[in-house]
Amino acid sequence: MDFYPHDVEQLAQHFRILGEPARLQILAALCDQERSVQDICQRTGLHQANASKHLRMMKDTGVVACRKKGVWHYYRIVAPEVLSLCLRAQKSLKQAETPLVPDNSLMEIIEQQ
Amino acid sequence: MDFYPHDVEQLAQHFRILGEPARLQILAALCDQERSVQDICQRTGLHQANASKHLRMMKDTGVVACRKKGVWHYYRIVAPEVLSLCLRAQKSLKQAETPLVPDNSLMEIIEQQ
DNA sequence: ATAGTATATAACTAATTAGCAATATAGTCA
DNA sequence: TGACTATATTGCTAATTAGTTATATACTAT
Repeated sequence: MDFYPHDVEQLAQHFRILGEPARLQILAALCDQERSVQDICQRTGLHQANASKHLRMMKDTGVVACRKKGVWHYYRIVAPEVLSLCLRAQKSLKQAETPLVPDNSLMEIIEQQ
Repeated sequence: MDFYPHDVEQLAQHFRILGEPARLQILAALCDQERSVQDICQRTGLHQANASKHLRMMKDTGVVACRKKGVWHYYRIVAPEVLSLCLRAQKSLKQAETPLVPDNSLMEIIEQQ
């Protein structure tokens, strides 16, 4: 495994988006449909200004996009990979809770890709 | 998609580890074998103290582990999921560069899992 | 025009942390 | 022991950012 400098920056930026509970909850709220900021706030418990800031960040990195209908701004996920990553990571963490992954299976993982 | 509070914290913590170029480079250096801190520093260009701090963080969240042999500390990846996540994310980002993912394929992604 | 609502932005504080230099710790070897 | 090396830790600065409050912007309805 090896990274080009630009790739590693971009990769890190996307993971950084996922590295915050509030944003994971926003993604969970958007996983099956677009939603207004109000709706997102109610579902996540985030304050409006805070949610707005997270959404701005997620929009800037290309994870969500926004459709405006009158006063309402409907956000949706436009990088569905992130959902896939979340589900994968969640599954791995759950599995790792009890048995613990053997140390020697790295190359298998690499070669599977 | 929905998260339990504990899950979302743990998920975010793991993604946070991946949200930093220096740590991605460390993972790349460790992807196929354990390596000493010296070795890691040479391959990544990180200063020793800085690498040591990143490794500490990665060890604390259970992504790497350390074997001590005399003066040398050999670090290895013990959560191979993270490699899988990196490769997946990298592939998705590369694919997204040109064609751009359609907005309506979210449920497919969810249901595939 | 005015009031009310949805969202975005600004200003601020507190917390985190990346990077660096200096120092401490620990093992090796002469 | 003392010199040397590998790693960890500490103390510092600068940058980022999460959360909050207050305010601005934009649309709607009366």
